[in-house]
Amino acid sequence: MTAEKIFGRVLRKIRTSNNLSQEKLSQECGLDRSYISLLERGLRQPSLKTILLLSRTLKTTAANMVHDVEESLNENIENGISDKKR
Amino acid sequence: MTAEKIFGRVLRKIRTSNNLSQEKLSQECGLDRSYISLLERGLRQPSLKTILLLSRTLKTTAANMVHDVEESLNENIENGISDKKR
DNA sequence: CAATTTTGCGGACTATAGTCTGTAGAAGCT
DNA sequence: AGCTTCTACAGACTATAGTCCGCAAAATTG
Repeated sequence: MTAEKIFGRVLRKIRTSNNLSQEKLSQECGLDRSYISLLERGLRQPSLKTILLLSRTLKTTAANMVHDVEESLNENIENGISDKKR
Repeated sequence: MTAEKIFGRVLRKIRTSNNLSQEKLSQECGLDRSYISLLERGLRQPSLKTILLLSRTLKTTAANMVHDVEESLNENIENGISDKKR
């Protein structure tokens, strides 16, 4: 698993748990909706600024989101989870 | 203070505390030395992948580095620290 | 002090982040 | 069945991340 794919999952999970559509989120954080879509599908690598923007409107912290990414990243390394699993 | 300037300070602090030159760090993490320089001077915005790369060779976590950035960012907002101060 | 290491910074370049616009299809709702 | 909301995705675009060379000025160190 790549970092961007995991970030996409983390982002989507947090967004939906905040009951926001991609469009709502994009309006509130000032990013483009199509770009949010790319992020969630793991097709883009967010910059620090972008992570900060997203975390603020999603009522969490950038450190938290990055922590989730690193956690998943380490899990997958430790017990060799394939790309398909989960 | 911008996020990239704070990130630059955080990066430099961690790098020097690891007794690494910019060149050594660049060799170990695979990024260009001139780019490390740009990052430390706050002239570039690192991507998630870059933060992960740096944190690994600096024996810390990306979440930790991002946490430090957010902490400084919040301090500066709370009591209006000027750009010159420390 | 001289020698060495380290860093700032320049230009020119390639890769990718992020925008803007539109369309089609999925999923939900009545 | 319709209507609405949401999302995937495409193309074309601009901005910036990141590379690669070099050189000069700091800063270390002997």
